[in-house]
Amino acid sequence: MTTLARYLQEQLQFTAEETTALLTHWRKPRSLRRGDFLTRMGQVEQHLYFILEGTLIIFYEIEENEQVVGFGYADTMICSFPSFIRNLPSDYYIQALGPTELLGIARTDFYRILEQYPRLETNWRRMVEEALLGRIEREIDLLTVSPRERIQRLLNRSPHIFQLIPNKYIASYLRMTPETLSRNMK
Amino acid sequence: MTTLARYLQEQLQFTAEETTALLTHWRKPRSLRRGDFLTRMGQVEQHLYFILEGTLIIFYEIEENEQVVGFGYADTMICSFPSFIRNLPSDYYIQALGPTELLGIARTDFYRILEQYPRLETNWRRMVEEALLGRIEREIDLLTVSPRERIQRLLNRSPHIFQLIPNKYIASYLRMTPETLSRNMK
DNA sequence: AGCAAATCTTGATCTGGATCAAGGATCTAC
DNA sequence: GTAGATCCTTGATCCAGATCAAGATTTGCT
Repeated sequence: MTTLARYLQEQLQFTAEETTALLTHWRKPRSLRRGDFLTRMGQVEQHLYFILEGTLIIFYEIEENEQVVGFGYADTMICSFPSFIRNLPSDYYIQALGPTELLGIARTDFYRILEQYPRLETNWRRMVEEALLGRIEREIDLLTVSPRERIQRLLNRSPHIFQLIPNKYIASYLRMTPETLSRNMK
Repeated sequence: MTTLARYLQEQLQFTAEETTALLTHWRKPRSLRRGDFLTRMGQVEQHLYFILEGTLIIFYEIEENEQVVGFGYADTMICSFPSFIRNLPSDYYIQALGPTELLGIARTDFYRILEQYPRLETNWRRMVEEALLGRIEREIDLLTVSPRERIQRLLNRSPHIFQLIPNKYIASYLRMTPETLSRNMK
């Protein structure tokens, strides 16, 4: 069984048959090398991706420098959600930090299937709900005033990120400079 | 026709029949006075509310002081979404800034209806998607480094807020002190 | 393995916005 | 309508974290 099949069944609670039906539509494999962009600002996101292997960063370009707002790693979904959902140009970039393998499903296919299978809609709705809740939790994390505490919260909630992602991107994600992250890590 | 009915049809695109069916379940009227809490930290959110009249603030208590993260005003929905969706205690408070009238629907009713009517599920999903997109846009707003620009963005996007909400809450929402807001408004 | 590029660390300095303070303007409740 | 509370403004000071700099370490590519 593929990792995507396992993800669909374990994380999204699809039955074996539903998983099989869905899998046939996830058929756009894509490979990226370090530095390649999965999505660029201005492009309309035409696919939803499942990461088989590798790590990616999601960032905005704001006043000349990049501001990281999220990460992607193996066995999770990734895409420019606002662009994918609204069918409008993406506001942010998604870039591979190393060799990366993905599977994609076209948004037209995806929404067509959504209409056909009510249970799929329920699962997608739950996924969007979870994404929303994740954002809300992150908002609280960023409210925490001291850099030291922001780091601590991330360490508690997602220690694996520190294994996968270079500190300078984590610093950006936590809204501080790499120097401040370094000085507060020990 | 009530404002809720109009909201359901115009904003959420329900048919007249669906609206009528739904309306019978929105039957928990609630009145608040200035300073009253709609929801307190620790409570599990048992209702989704529609604001008929009045304004409210949503805030976290973080290190002794309140941090505003959102507002509610007439003709929109409000509740502690993470609590409502996950059926867990709310992390934040919702408080009325003045006399406020609401209609509520119980979460058990709401989710039961959702199961029965697929089109309702689609509409709710769209609402959650929109809420997620709103969060994402807000994230960009907060990334803007200078206080002056953050104010400007909010003025452009939601000028009505400055009419409805005292500046000190807007300052908190924009992550700055009332002094800084005052100094950068003109 | 080996070299170039990228990243991390540590120190010295600077600064934007917070904090503290106090007077004036505006609400609001009876 | 008026008293009291709340909110807004302006000035003076302070400090956490940014910026600048430079050397040490790690990473990734062939």
